[in-house]
Amino acid sequence: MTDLMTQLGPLAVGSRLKRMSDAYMKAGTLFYEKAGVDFETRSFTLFYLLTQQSPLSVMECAEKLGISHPAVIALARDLETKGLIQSEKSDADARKRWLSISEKGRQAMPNLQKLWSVMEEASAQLIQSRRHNLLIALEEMENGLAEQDLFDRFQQVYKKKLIEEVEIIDYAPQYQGDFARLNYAWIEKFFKIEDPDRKALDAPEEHILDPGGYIFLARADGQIVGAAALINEGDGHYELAKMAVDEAYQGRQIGKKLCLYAIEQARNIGARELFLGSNTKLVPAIQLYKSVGFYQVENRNSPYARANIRMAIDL
Amino acid sequence: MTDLMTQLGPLAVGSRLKRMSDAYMKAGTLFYEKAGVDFETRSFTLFYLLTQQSPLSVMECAEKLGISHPAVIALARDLETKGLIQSEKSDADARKRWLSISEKGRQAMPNLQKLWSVMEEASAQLIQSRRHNLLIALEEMENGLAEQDLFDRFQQVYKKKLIEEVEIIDYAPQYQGDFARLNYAWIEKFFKIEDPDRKALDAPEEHILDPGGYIFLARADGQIVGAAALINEGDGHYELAKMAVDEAYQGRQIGKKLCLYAIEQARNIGARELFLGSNTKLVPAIQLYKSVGFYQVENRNSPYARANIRMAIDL
DNA sequence: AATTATTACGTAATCATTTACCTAATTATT
DNA sequence: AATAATTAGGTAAATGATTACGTAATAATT
Repeated sequence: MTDLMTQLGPLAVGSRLKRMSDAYMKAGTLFYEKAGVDFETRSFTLFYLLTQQSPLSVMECAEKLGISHPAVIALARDLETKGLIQSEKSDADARKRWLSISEKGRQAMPNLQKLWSVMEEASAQLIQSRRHNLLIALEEMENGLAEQDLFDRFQQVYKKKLIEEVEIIDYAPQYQGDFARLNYAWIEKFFKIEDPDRKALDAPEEHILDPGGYIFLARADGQIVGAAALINEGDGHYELAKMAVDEAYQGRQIGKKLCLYAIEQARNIGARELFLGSNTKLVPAIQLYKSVGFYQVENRNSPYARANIRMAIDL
Repeated sequence: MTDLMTQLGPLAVGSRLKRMSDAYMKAGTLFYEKAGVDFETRSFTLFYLLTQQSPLSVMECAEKLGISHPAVIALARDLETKGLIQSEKSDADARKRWLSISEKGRQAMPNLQKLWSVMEEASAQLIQSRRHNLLIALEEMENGLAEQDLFDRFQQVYKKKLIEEVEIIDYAPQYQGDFARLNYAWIEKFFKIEDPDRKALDAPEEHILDPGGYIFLARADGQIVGAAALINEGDGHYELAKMAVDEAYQGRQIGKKLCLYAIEQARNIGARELFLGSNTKLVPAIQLYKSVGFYQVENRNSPYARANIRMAIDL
């Protein structure tokens, strides 16, 4: 049992915390019982709060204790039947009920205080005799979680993992279908398929690779989810084209990865110029190109009707 | 809220642990949900256990996870309706049911594992970036509690506190009733009141103090719960007598405290000899006298019929 | 072989909370 | 002044676990 929990480490912290908490609650209850005091551990925080500050409304107690207001109502009911606290309707606000320590509660305090000081001492002894102090660790964790809650942290790491997981691979014939699918998708979404598109996508080997170009693909979860091509325009001029990312995988910086990979490849093959043609409608794409170092240059005539902006990058 | 909890320190550890545990559980559930996985945080440990070891019986799971077997049944039911695990009656033992990972569960594992590794990493990051490591603190606490559970620790400290709390005070006239009451009680319980008893108890000033003796009382919880007297036998000889402890307060080392106090007093006043008369029937009393340094000497004639043993101590 | 004790596990009852919802009172807005 | 929004706090239902108990199977003992 402990083996498993220890082995699970940070994954099972929740369960271990709960078990430790249960142990505390149970020991407290047992101790009150043994000492002949009719008092429940779970009522402790509310009762203690009211000894420090009376009166308080139900909602105020709930907020200060970090529990729901029905929980306060239940605890208050319990403490009230035991006579340790009392409650009365507020004069100023008929919705409100003021909870406060009763006379009997005040009389019970010295006795309870004695028990509390015992539990406090025993607990402190246990905690402080360790190298890592649970109390301080708890407080540090609470602070950490106040900065960013656990769910956010999960998501952040998740996103990072997803991004890291994407792999850029070189073209191979079996990927022609993916290459075509991904590009047809975005072109059809925003524009119209043009003749040069069809040629490049349906027969990439003939129209891109054989003339000295390159195609790269992004793989995630075992699927091809992104693509880009370097098209040889001769004389050391290359065009970055056919950039596409599966819609379901957008936001994972796949486009950026493809871009950077293509730029590096262009450098490796000693390209003199790398440019691209795009459309100002594609704001996020333009943004991406800028982020990796492309800048706008004068637009020249392009084989694509949709191209209204030309960008280049220094190699 | 945090203020109060922090202020309460070791007293509110239970509640704080619970809150932290809830935060973990909630974040986990949310994360699974967001990732589109139909899996509950609370089922995690059981599912994980079964991925490590299959098949296991219900009881084995309960024991390994440190939860009740009905809890395992509920979790297993949940996991089974989701198809992640399966169960079958044991052939060898018709009472037993074997739980094991199903094919679907095995297929779901890579996906789950991915999520787990994210949670693990995020959690580990949070924990390890603190000076006091919650995980290690938890483990140290678990070890500490395995040695001695919390309730025992409470009781131990409580007992120590109770013992410390007892106060030895000098006689004053208003305590005559207590002095008499405590002594009449034990004498009547084990023997018969004799004449010298009545004299000493009913008129201690005349029969003990005025002749140069002393009376000490033990006070706890604002009540007189024990008594002892030094009786001046003349010539530097003193008798330790009229030792009595309220039955309800026995076990708090009150007798020992009274004895030690009386011995010290005897030394202070330069007594030459300190002795006492008792009865071998009073085993715990004899034990006590021995523990503080009394040893048996030859029994001499005593004014008390019940005295069948005489003890003395070196001053 | 018969009886007793133990084990495995299922169900029911219980407990402590939380969420969801409701009502009534108060405050803000038009 | 009328209407809408917010707040206080109550109840009911749901959740998730535990304890208590029942039943049947198995093991141990006489």
